[in-house]
Formats: sequence, C-alpha cells, structure tokens
Amino acid sequence: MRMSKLVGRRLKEEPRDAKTASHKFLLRGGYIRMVSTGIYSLLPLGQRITAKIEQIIREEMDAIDGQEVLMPVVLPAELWHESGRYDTVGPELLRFVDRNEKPMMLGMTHEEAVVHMARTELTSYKQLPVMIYQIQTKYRDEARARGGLIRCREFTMKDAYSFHVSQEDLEKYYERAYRAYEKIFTRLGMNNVVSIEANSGMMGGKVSHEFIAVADCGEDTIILAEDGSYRANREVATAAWKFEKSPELPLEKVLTPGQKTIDEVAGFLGVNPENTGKAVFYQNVQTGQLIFALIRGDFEVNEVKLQNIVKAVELKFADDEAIRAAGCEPGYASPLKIDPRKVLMVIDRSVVESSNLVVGANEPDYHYRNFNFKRDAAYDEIIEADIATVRDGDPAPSTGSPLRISRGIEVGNIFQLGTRYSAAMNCNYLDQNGKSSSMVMGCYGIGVGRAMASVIEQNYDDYGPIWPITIAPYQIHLCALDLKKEGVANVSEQLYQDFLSAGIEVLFDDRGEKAGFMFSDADLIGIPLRVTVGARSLAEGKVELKRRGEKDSQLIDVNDAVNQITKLVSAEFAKYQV
RNA sequence: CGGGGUGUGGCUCAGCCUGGCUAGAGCGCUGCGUUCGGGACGCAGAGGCCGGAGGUUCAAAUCCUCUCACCCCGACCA
Repeated sequence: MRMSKLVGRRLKEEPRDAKTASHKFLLRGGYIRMVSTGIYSLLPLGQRITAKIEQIIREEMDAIDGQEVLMPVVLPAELWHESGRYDTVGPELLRFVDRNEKPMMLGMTHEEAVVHMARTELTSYKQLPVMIYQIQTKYRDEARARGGLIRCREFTMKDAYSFHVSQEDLEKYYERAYRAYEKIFTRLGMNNVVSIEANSGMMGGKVSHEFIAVADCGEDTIILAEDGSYRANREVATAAWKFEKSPELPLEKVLTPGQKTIDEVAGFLGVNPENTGKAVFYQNVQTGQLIFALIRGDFEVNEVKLQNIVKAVELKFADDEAIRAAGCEPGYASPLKIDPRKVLMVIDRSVVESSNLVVGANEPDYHYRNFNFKRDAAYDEIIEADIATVRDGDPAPSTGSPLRISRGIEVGNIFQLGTRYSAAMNCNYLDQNGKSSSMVMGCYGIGVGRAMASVIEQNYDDYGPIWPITIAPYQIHLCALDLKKEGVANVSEQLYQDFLSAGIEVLFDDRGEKAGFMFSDADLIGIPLRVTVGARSLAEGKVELKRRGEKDSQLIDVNDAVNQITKLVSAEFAKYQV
C-alpha cells in the first residue's frame, strides 16, 4: 500500500476525549473514527488488524472442530421470551418494533439464536458434540461507553457455542476451548493475559473463566496471588482468612451516644475494627426482601457474592425506612433482638469464627460488647457464608501467598452453561435408547475490537503502538527519503515491488516528506519493522533496517534486502507460534 | 440514572464574565520558492449558518429559556 493514497489521516495533537493509550493511538494513528457514542468506523489500518485478529481466532476455533456460521444481528423478541431473558435483561438490550409492530431486538449475545439453530439441525446423539461459532456484530446499549474500543456499544465479537450429551463431555471440551484461548492470546501478542475464576452473571451456568489482559486502564478488578497459585475476579475471590476464638466473655450493654460508624464506635470504645461486627442492609430489588448482612468491622461486604448466595438478580442498599420496618435501628442495627422472619440473615465467616465482638444494640446510642454469634444469635434461618471482599495482602486460599489487587480488561470469557437455555427452549437430542434429553451447552466469547485495544495497552511507548507482527496492519514499513536524490526513487520502488512479489505486506511511504515527519508517522502506525531507503546509505549500497521500539538500526545490503527481510519476517512470526 | 464539564473550520483551542468593526490562533490542507536522516521556513490561498430552537436588544459566539450532542466521575455491565 502506498501511503500517499492511504485513507485515514494521522493526528498530531491528542484528541480531547481520549484518555487511555489505546483510544489515543487508535484515533491518532488513523485506525478508527467515532461516529456516535460508543460506535466506531474502522479505517483501512484498523480493518486490516481486525481481519488478522479474526483470522487467528478462526484458525484456533477450527482447530478444535468449530464450524463457522452467521446468525442475524436483528432478532425477534419471541426468541428471547422463550429463554425468559427478554424480561430479565435491562435496557442494554435495544428493543424496537418493525413496521408490523412486531417486537424485535438487536442481538447482544446469541444463546437464543444458536439454540434455535441447534434444535432444528441437531437431533441425535450421533451428531454431538458440536461447536458452532460466528464472528459478528453485537449491539449493547451501554449506559456509558468509554475508552474507545474497550467498551463500546457496537462491537465485533467471536461467540462460540458447544453442545454435548453430558456435563462430563462438556467439561472435556471446555478444557480444549480453554487451551485454544491460551493459544489465541499468545498469537495475538498479548503477553499478560490471565485466566481467572469469574462470576457467571446473567449468562447462567456455574463454571466460568474470564481471560483478562492485565492493564491499569482496565475496568475489572482481579486478585492474583504473588506466587501465581490463585487468580480470580474480585467479585468471586476468596482468601484463607484465619480467625481466632478466645474465651467468651459475658454480653455487656454499653452507652455509645452518637457513635454510628465502625470507626466511631471502635474509637469510642477503644477497640480495633476487627473486634466489631458490621451490619449492612440490602434489599432485593425484584422481590423487596430485606437482607441483613453481618460481617466483621474490618471487612467490606462483597455484593456479588451476597447476590449469588441470596439468589438475587439485583441488590440495593436498604433505606432507613425499610430497616426500621424490620424492627431495626439504623446505625445501631444488631443481630440481637432481630426478627428473623422479617429479614434474611447472612452472616460472614469472619463473625461466626470470631469472639467477643462489639455489635449494635438495636436501640439508639447503645452497643453490646462481647457478642458471640453461636451463643447469642442462634436463629434457625440464618445463612452462614463467605461474603467478604478480598483485601490486598490477604492470604491466598491455595498456598497462603499474599493476594494482590490488579486491574484488567476482559478480552474473553468461557462458560459452562449446562441446560439453562436448552431446557427452556426445547433443544433436545435422542440418545441410544430413544430417550429425549436437553443438550448440555458451553459458550465461549472473545471481543475482537477489545482485543485490538488490549494489545496496544500492553505494547506501546510515547510515540505509538508497537504491533506484534502477527496482527500488524503491514509487516514492513518502507520509507523512501530524498525521493529526488539519485537512485532513491528507483531503489525504493523496486524494493516495494520485490517485497510484494515475495508475499510481504508493505506500507510504502512514497510521499517524499521530510525524514522526521515520515519517521514519526511510522512510529505512530507502529509496524514492527521499518526499512529506510536514503541517499546516504544507498551510496554504500545499503538500506537501513530498524525495529519499532528499538533505538539502534542496522545496514543491510540492498541486493540482499528482500531475502534477508523475508527471513526476518518469518522469524518474527515464529516468536508467536505455540 | 445521579454529579461535574464541554460544544467556535478536518484537529487542538482562544474569544463569552463586562454584547459593538469584515470571528481569531496553532496544527493540518492547496500553490510557489528555499530547505531536506527524527515532526523546517517564507509568501500567497481555500475552508466556519460560533451544536439547534426560541427570546431580550438598535446590535448576540457573548445575556436568558428550552433542547440536542459529547466527555469525565459514580451506579450498571454477557
């Protein structure tokens, strides 16, 4: 490609709205342009990278027996009514009606559509297991798009779905998919992707893993053990907390006027937060049920864990009115004197396994000392569970190694769905005995645009991205300096043609700009190998070869340049092979 | 959905508080000339219903009302 004709200008100044490295460079380098909030066009460079990422994904999906299909972006609402998700998914599902007033929607994920395909095409155990996948546009009407391609409303996603006769078979395949994902991210040049245990959220199902590109700009908080033995999303992470029992002391009511927060109470009574119990009230948004969560004062309640335990779709903090209606006193709420029929009580292990805590008295200005859960609050309908948020430095459940908190971008996820969709939507097969059963499903997603942005987040410097050759828009950036000088135009033009003949993808800067101008553009585009033709080195029969991101360059013989560089390109590709 | 902010050539912004000549700058773009290995310079140009609607006024980019769009923080997020 000749740069003089390349569509997509480079921007010298930083776009005002871009904050993250990938967003800035994708705009500045002429890869993408925003059309509306969270909706982008891909310019030629961006489209080339996208196509390469898709191709790598395609190859690895095919390698685990995937069959590529394409499902519609526009789906009839009735399909989602079948699974029940039409009513449970929020406004991020874009709903509309067609000219006949028929309710329609834009696909944000395709479990329903793929089940529709599977139940018409697959009927026998002989056909299973099967995996089908597509690379296609999704639309999610995000409340807040941000970070360029990291979180947008319209985006390209590879979504794969597998169908099995049993959970065992699904688990076997899940393992293969997991390995395929590792290969994909290696080939994409993402040097720091971790797979973590994750919350299944609205997808349903039990086991799931997220593949997280570790990056400070990421939206997900992940917990990693220092020795690498444990990795989890903070939403589900746990730790090997140790709690100590001590001899139980008699319950004692104490005056604590105006002291409401844990810090106030602990300070007032001269104890540490870990010697207190904290009551947090939540309300199930759908059912209105009030939930009393009790945790030791030095911990925070993990809302996602709690949500899963009480099987709620959405929780919110209860307001004072609701707390009083349950017979509790806001600020002094207590596991003592509480009516277990009015609230669902969830007690964290930190409280169950600690002794002599300070807790509220359920009346203004009073607390109790020496609360011992087993002795003082022996209700029948109580849930004892882990609802604590992991803190930096807590011991890993695996080895006790300290846990560290990082940020990351979720670039892929895999789920064992089970029969959540197949059962609801009559997706059955006949077994050897002619008996009909629901297929067992798994699903596997990768965000293509998000992967492109994540590669930048992990590979850039002050001047621009540094693409891995596997997905770089071109393999070689050819710069012709001093086009009017003796030989430069001829030699660079000849090299360009020879590279093309050798099957090398070349971006040829034939604009005849000043050297520095072209070099800056080259850095901003980020092609990993740059070949410079200039009168100075040409006088000695040489051209210059430089790697993006490195200071030094080397001179190579013009006549051998195509040969040498072709080998170098192959060697470069080999680095990412698995 | 709550809080904060911004809309002025392709990009980044000034001007607005305190209304007043033909609405500015830098970058980018076109032409000519001089330059030419890490973002050169001179000269001459093209390009803007100042987000939109309404209002106040002799006069509105500037003041008022409404509206739309976008950004940031939070809530939410397969």
